[in-house]
Amino acid sequence: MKYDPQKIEPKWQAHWEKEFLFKAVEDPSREKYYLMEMFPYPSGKIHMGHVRNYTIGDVVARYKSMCGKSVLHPMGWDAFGMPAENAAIENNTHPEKWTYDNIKAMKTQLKRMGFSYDWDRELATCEPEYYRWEQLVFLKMYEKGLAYKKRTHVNWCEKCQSVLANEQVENGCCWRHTDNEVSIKEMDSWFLKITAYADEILEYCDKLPGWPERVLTMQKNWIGKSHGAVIRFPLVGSTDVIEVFTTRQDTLFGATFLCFAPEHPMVKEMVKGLPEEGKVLRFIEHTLKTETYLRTSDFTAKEGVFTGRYCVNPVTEEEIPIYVANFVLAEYGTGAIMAVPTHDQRDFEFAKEYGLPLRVVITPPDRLIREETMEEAYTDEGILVNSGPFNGQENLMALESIAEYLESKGMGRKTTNFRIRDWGISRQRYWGAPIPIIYCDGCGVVPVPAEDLPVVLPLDLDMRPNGGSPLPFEPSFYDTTCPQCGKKARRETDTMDTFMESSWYFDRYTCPDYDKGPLDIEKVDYWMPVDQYIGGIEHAILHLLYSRFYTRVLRDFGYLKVSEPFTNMLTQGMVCKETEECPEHGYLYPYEVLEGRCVKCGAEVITGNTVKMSKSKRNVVDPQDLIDRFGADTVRIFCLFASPPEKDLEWSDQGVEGSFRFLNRVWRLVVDNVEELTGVPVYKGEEALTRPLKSLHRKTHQTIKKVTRDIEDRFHFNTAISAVMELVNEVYQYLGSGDNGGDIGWRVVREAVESVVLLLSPVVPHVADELWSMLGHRQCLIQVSWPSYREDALEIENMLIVIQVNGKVRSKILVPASYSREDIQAEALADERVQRFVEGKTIKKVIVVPNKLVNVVV
RNA sequence: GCGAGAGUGGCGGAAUUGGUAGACGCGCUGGAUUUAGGAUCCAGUGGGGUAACCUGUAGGGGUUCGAGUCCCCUCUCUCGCACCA
Repeated sequence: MKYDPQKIEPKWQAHWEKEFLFKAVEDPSREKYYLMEMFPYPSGKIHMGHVRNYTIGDVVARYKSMCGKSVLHPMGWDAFGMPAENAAIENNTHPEKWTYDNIKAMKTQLKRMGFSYDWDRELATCEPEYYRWEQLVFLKMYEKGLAYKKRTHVNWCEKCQSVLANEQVENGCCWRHTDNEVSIKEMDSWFLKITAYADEILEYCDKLPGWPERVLTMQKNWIGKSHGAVIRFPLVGSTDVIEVFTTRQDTLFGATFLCFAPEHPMVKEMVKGLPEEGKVLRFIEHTLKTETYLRTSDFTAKEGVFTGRYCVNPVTEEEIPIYVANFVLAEYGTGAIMAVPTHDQRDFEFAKEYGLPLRVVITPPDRLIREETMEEAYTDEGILVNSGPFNGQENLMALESIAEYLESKGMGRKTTNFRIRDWGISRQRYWGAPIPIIYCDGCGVVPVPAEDLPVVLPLDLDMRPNGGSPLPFEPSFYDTTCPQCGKKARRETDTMDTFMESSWYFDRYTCPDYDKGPLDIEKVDYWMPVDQYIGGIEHAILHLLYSRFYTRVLRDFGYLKVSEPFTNMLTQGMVCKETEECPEHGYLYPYEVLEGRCVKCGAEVITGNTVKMSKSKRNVVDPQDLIDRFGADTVRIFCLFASPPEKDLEWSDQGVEGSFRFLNRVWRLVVDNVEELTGVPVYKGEEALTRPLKSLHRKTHQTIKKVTRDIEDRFHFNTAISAVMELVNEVYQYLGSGDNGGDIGWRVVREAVESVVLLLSPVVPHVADELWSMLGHRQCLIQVSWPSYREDALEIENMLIVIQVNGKVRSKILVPASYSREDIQAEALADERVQRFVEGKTIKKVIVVPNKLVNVVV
């Protein structure tokens, strides 16, 4: 009988669908386990990035379920609508109308694409019931001051009718419409006060041992807590005071000018009517068009313009000029900085450019620096000079006392500052939960009363021709009456960021039918936190930070009890591939390229860098061909064998046949020996074994140990699979050796073969279940426990000792495992080859590493 | 630019705490088997050298009996940078 995946895969898929699929499983005989997606086997068309995602998540889920542990992996929460809306923006094609049928069709399509979707426990994030509770939580946040509205400056592309992130602006133009200059638009947006929880989230970073270190480091840097002071600079000719944040209050005596961010609200006010006004306004407009990271780059010229106004340095009482500068960011600190050109490189460059005065206030211990001869700022530690009462102190030691001094004189206060900004959740999109707010001319901002929730998306709308949100053009949606005064009012037409949905879906999954509030605290308390969360490394900051924030908000509202949503975290790398671009037709799919030329126009294709697969770059691979040829199991084992999951992978089909060959090898191992194997019971360690059998038995248990550790500790399926391959090779070697162990021999072989099937079952579920049933078992593998190894089976008789002379390997010897340190050393020095290298030299030292190695130093 | 990560044969990758570099697989070479094709099996495979041996983990320096692994510098690539989600 041949291994034919096309026959066995549908059979087992049907079986699982009937027995297990899409059911959360609770089994009192096991600790607790919970699988959001039981077997999302790759079938149908799948975007390549998701094969890896789903394969890994599914494999971990299967493994953990055999060990009795809970696991959750995200089920493509961003898949329910956003891709379609993005496609609409990019191509103006799909879909034409936002209708319920369309949305339903899209979901069906997604299911066909391999996004397993739990229809019985309807919980797509676009469902009205989900919106109801999300909107309720939002309103509660509004009530508590955790949600607020603020005016902001954003990059706006007319053609997309959408806001662009900084990185989406290329040379001042939109990334989708490279000919369209991006404009700066002022708009009102809703924000969530993630900063209120920044301290707690930061502190808990050190209490998450199950998270990858690099993710936590990135989050810590993102939050960016720093200690410093806010200093008040009175504005000359006014009662206004300018507040400045600094971490370097020790340099205050050297502050010789002050810079504002172009966005700072005080600037326009300050220059009104002055001769400088026109110049300042032009500079602001110009600067805002530059991408933020170019603005703050070390290589960008520091540009600025004098405002015509002065303020007073509170400690020196000098009047110092005020500038607007391109390198000052509105979002950080107070949006204004005190400039100390002698001790900050950016300030130094700026001062040189505009001829501003310098004053040294920190001097290095070993030399003198003078303003006239300085070529760069002095940013190291030193002794304070020109600093009034603080002269002679070490600058770092004086930080605290200067802050206290300022506080006592009313010139400022100590403070901590965070780099992280509040979370802007307003989106000018159709897809997303509407923000439940009504604007009334008389009453102002009025929240939608709880009993009127949910505010749902209207259906049967035409797509806007340019892709923007249709909601501001839909009177049936925005026309409403004020809940307070009853007069005509207008609904907020922005929707919420879909990161809102992804921030708590895992909580709602535990009680999707609950209708008395967002969450059934008993159920959430039983399941949460998630034992194992799996997601791409691209979510290391935003999604994972927002989830941690949202969980705390829900906790403080009494909806759940945990602070941290995910105990263990696996961030998988991305599947990458080089991009191909036609000068005429833009990015091309791989099948649109033939021999380096565009199939549409024949133009030579430009091969770009290897970047993560994405639909917008079209560097995606359709695994369907491979699945058709080799079956889903082969594609699964191949993907997992290619590299460890946290690493990025450059996609290549090369070697997929090797994986198919291996599965055939395992298949034949069972099929060719099925009678002998099923004729005997599994060896359980009762009888003494001959040498070759003992060695095979040992290998079996070594493999179980290794595979278990590789999966359990670090999800390194590639090494786990290679260990199983080694065991398979060893079984073949034993069978081919002609050693006739009789019944007992077959019993040991059966133990090895059954271990192979069990160890592979998370990776290749279809073929494993088929082989398992061939071996005479009734139970499906998902119900069988993970194998365990026995310590006594691992014992060895001999150990291999490597002998080095001066750190170079010169010989290897095999000694009994019972040998002591001294025995090993004596044996090593007596070795003939070692003798040769030692001859005529004096032995200085001999290092013996137990069970491993001897190094002779001569 | 800032933050994070990575760099090992022709290729994907392996190498607990510093202790045999290249496990496992692909590819390649030779052989066996087969009417042929496919499949399967056996042997070899970092580079140099007949060999002893030398050399080798992006490049340069350091610590150590011993460095792919630890420290410093340089280069290259990837991810994130807040409205792609």
